[in-house]
Amino acid sequence: MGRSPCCDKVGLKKGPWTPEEDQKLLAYIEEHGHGSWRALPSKAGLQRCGKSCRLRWTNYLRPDIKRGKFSLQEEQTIIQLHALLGNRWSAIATHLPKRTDNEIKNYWNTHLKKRLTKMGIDPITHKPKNDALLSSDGQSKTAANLSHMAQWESARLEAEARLVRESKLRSHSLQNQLGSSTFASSSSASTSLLNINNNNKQEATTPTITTVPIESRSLDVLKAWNNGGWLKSSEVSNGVGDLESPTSTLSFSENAPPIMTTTTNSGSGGILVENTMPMIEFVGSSSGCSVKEEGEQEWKGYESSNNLAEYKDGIMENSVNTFTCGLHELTMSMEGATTWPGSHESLRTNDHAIVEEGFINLLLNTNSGNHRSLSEGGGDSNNDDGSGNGSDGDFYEDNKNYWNSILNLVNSSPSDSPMF
DNA sequence: AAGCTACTCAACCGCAGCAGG
DNA sequence: CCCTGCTGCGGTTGAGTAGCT
Repeated sequence: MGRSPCCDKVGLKKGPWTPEEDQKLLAYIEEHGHGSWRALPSKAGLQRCGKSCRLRWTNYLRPDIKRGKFSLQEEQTIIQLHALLGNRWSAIATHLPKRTDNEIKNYWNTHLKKRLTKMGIDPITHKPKNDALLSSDGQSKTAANLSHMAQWESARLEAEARLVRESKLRSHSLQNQLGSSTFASSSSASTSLLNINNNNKQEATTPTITTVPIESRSLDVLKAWNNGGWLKSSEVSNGVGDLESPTSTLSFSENAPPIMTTTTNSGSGGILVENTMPMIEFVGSSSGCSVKEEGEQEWKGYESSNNLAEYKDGIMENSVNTFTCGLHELTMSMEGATTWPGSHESLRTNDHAIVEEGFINLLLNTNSGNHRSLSEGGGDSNNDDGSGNGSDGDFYEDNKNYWNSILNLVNSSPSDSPMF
C-alpha cells in the first residue's frame, strides 16, 4: 500500500551504517554540503537512498550534535515543552540545542513517558492520572482530543504570530520614521505576545524592542520532578501561594480596555460557561514591557461531555478566533492594512484592539476540559470559600503552576529559537 | 554459561506539505 | 490547476545490549 519505500530500489543498502559509509558521507558533506539529498548518495559513492543519508546526517553525523545522557534541565525542558506542544518533536528540539528530534522522541518514549506514568501523570494530557480515571466514561479521550486541539492551535498560532512578527518587522522601519508612541506600544505588545507563545528570535532588526521575560513566579515544576513526584504546590514552593494563574486575557493596557469575561450560553443545553479570565497585562513601552496579572478564574456548571463539546466548539473556537482577531488588529494597527489568511472579520468585536484571551489561557482551559473543571479548585462558584476539596485546590494549583512553569520556560528559551 | 526478558536507540516507513514545471 | 519530486516530520520497528534468573 502507498508508495513503495525509496530504498527498495535495487542495490541500495539498508540497516546500520558502517564507519566507512559515515566517513564517505561526512567527507562529501563537508566538502560540498548536502545539496540535494536525492542526488547525494551517488555523488558520494554511497549505496544508500538520499533519505537514509539525510537521516544519518541529521541524527548522527552532524557536528553540532550533543550525545549522551540528557541533563535534568533538558528533561524538564522536554516535559514542559511536550505539555505545551505535544508530540511535535522538531519544535521541541529547537529549544534543546544540539539534540535531535529523534533523540528527544526516543528519550521521551523510553524514559520520560514511563517516569511520568509512574508518577501518576498522564503523559498525553500531563494531568494526574486519577483525574483521567474520574472521567472514565470516555471523557479522558475527550481530554486527549482537546489536548490535540491545543496542539493544533499552537501550530496555528505559531503561524499567526509569525505573521504578526513579520508585520512588526516591516512596521519597525515605519515606526522609526514616525516615532509614534502608539506605534511603539503596539510593537511592544505584539512582542510580548510572541514571547508568551514561543519566545522566538528577537531579530537584530528590532533593536528598540526589548522584552522583559515574565518574571518567574511559579511553582517550579522542576522541583516536583526532582522530588520524584507531583507534589502539592504548597509543598514545593513556599511563598508562591499567592500566585495567579498564568492563563491570561492578554491585554495591552495602553490603548485598550481589557475584556475579562467571556460568557457562553450554549442554548438548549442551558450550560453557561462563564470565564472571568485572569489578565496578564502588558505594559507596553518603546523599550520593553512588563507583565502583571490580575483577576481570577471562575467557572460554572460545566459537566457533561456534551457540554464539553459545546465548550470546545463554542468557547474554545471563539477564544481562539478572538485571540487571533486581537493579533489581527494589532497587526492592522501597526500596518494599516494586512492581508490575513482566513479573515476573522466577522468575529471582530467593536473597535477594541484587544486580545481577549491568550493561547496559554486557552491551553489551560483546554486542560481543564475533562470533566473536572478548574472551577473546582480556583474561584469556583460551587466552592466559593475555597476551603472545599483540598485536592481539587491542589489540582488547580498544580495545573496553573504547571502552565506557569511552561510559560516561563518558553519565555526564557533561547532567543535564537527557530520555532517561528 | 545459557536462556530469557526488558530496554535502548538507530534506522526505516509512510504521510503531508511545499515548490517547481 | 494539476502533477511530480523532494524534504521534513512523527510513528514504528528491530538489532543490539544489559540485566536477571
